[in-house]
Amino acid sequence: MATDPLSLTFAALADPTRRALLARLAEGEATVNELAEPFAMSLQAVSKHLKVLERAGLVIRGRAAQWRPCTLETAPLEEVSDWLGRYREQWEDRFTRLDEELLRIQHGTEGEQNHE
Amino acid sequence: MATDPLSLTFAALADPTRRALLARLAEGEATVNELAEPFAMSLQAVSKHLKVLERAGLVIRGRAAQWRPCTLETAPLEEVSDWLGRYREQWEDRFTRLDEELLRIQHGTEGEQNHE
DNA sequence: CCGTTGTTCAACCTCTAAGTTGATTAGACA
DNA sequence: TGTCTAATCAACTTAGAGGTTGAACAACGG
Repeated sequence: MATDPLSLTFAALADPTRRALLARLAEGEATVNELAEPFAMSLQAVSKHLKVLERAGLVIRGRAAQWRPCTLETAPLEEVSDWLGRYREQWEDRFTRLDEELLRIQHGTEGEQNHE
Repeated sequence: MATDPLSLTFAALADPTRRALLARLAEGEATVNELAEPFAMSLQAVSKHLKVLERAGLVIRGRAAQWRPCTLETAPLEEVSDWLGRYREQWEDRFTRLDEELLRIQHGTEGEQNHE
């Protein structure tokens, strides 16, 4: 697997279990046991998922007695958002063209050339 | 690997080669040979990458004689953007808290306790 | 000190991703 | 027809993901 930050982030997000873990953490800090509770898989499997998220920088694990409270870190998500930004123009253009097309059809002028 | 749409998209994006292919396609349609040209790997490998992108719905392949022109499809990127949206508030909050922290420091009150 | 709880480590299995090379299909064109 | 080009298919290798179970470690509570 690629080890650059963006690839690590995308790879971490490419799993429904891990996205569910992030969704849970968005509501606040949680321990591994708390995070594992809703899932059918073993605690160790969830621990591995958390390690993947940690490597991507999406989760930070603290220490409090025998617990390892996990917290969400959104910085990598901002990187994803920035990356997406380069393509946003592209899909907005698509909608613009679609809207214009719909307007032409509504006005019964779909054979005409659009001006402005 | 998970096969839900969002997982397929994230997995497709978790590779620098594939992201480079998308970047090239953002500039316009291209054939497999054109797309493969900048890379050190074999044509077949690039063809496989394109198949991954196609499965995620990020690329559409047409047919023109013996060429298979590839075009970019941004719809899955919008899905990613929507998914990210749920966390945007979170990281904006983080900046807000950071700003408040900086203000406290500026005002020389950084020794005070925060009550959560 | 001992047992319990929370968590990780280690070894293992299975499946698939990502690359290779070589053969094959499909269309253009002499 | 035969041959060139574009692209895929097929078989294979290597490495890693994602799951399991069982052992180990760390910290608390009796």
